[in-house]
Amino acid sequence: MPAKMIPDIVIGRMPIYLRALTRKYQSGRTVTSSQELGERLGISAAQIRKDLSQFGEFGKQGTGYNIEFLIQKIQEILKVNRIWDVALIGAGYIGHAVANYGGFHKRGFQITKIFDTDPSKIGKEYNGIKVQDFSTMKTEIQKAGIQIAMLTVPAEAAQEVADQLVEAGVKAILNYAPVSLKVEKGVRVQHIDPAVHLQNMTYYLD
Amino acid sequence: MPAKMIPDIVIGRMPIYLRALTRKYQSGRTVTSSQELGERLGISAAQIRKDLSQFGEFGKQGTGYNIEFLIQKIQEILKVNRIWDVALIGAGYIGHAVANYGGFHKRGFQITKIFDTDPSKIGKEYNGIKVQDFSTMKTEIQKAGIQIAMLTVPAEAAQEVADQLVEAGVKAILNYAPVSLKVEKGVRVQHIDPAVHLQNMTYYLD
DNA sequence: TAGATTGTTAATCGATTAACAATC
DNA sequence: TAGATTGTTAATCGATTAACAATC
Repeated sequence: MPAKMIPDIVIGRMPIYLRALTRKYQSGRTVTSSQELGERLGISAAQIRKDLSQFGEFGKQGTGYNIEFLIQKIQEILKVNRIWDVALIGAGYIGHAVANYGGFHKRGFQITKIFDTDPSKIGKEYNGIKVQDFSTMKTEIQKAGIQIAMLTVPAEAAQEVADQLVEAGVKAILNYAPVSLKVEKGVRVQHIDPAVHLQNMTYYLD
Repeated sequence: MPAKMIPDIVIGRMPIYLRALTRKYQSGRTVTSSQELGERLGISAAQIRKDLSQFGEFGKQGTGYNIEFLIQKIQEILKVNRIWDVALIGAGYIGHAVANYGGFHKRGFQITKIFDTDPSKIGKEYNGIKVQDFSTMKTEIQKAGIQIAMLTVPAEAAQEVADQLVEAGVKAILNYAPVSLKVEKGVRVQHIDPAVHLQNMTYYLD
């Protein structure tokens, strides 16, 4: 148990800050302020300062935040100042797209294993990684000590695969299947479901 | 201005309820309760009842909610009791995967237009839809009166494309590019960024 | 120094939960 | 009827904002 419990909602904003700061850094800026960042993100300056102050004092009165330094600090906080191995389950269209996405590495992740049940896919290489037989998943993930998985299997299979992942020791699942997964405490799940996001916006349309 | 202002956070949970209810319905169930639904989703029964009561009285004391009826009501609330035309901008790996995803239609959406700048892609068909030249995007979207777009272009291009979409009359953007988009009031944006979701979970790993 | 911006406290605002009368 | 579950109110809890002393 950490000395100070930091709310999930604050943790959830940190990757957003990191992404914006990295972008600013790439554009050549060296310093920013809570106000500037807030305007960029549509978040109040007070909230950004409050969020950051949960983890330490990273700014300087009068001048603001050194971007490179703040990036480092947030990377440390989120533990992405390293590269996490990720297993990808499901080598369909979405799995293929995810496997070929080049942006993971510089944000702390690399896909090192891909699994599928389809014999026509097993043995093929996606972005240099061989698709392995799903039946070997559990032992392979255990052996490799992988803690993170991305799930791009059909909705019907998702819960069963998730159960196996948890048994294999996976502690974080990014689920692309359009179902709410149930997992034991101590395992984190995040959902990506484009239809859910779209339905969220249609309420406001006419 | 609606008579009663319903919080965004409540709207955000409605598609989740809808997804779970649809699944229950498909499995042959006809009735459910706030408690059962809550257990399934990891949400308190009280919150589900409170959320639903914002829109009307859909349940019966003693028995709970008729699933088919509640599905209909939520579809009406979210305005997905119709099919929305969606434009897809960017025909790379992700765009390709999204175009081929078969689950949109039964959830209220169909991709009717695809645009890209790459001459090697223009003219090709993705899931029966011809990829059109990006330079025609604005007029085509305007002509078709499309209000929803999915953005699967590189990060560098995303803001510029979003600006053009808004000029064309688009009111809802689902953005797959890893940047925070700035849009004028009255336009809704939702972000899908797998690295952000993953970074959110690594905080809790060790 | 004068101006700017942080980190933090207290006040406000909003969301969640607990409890229960109503009623199927 | 007896048991179950809703819709809603009031209480609690948590998150956001405003304000400002500290200080670069």
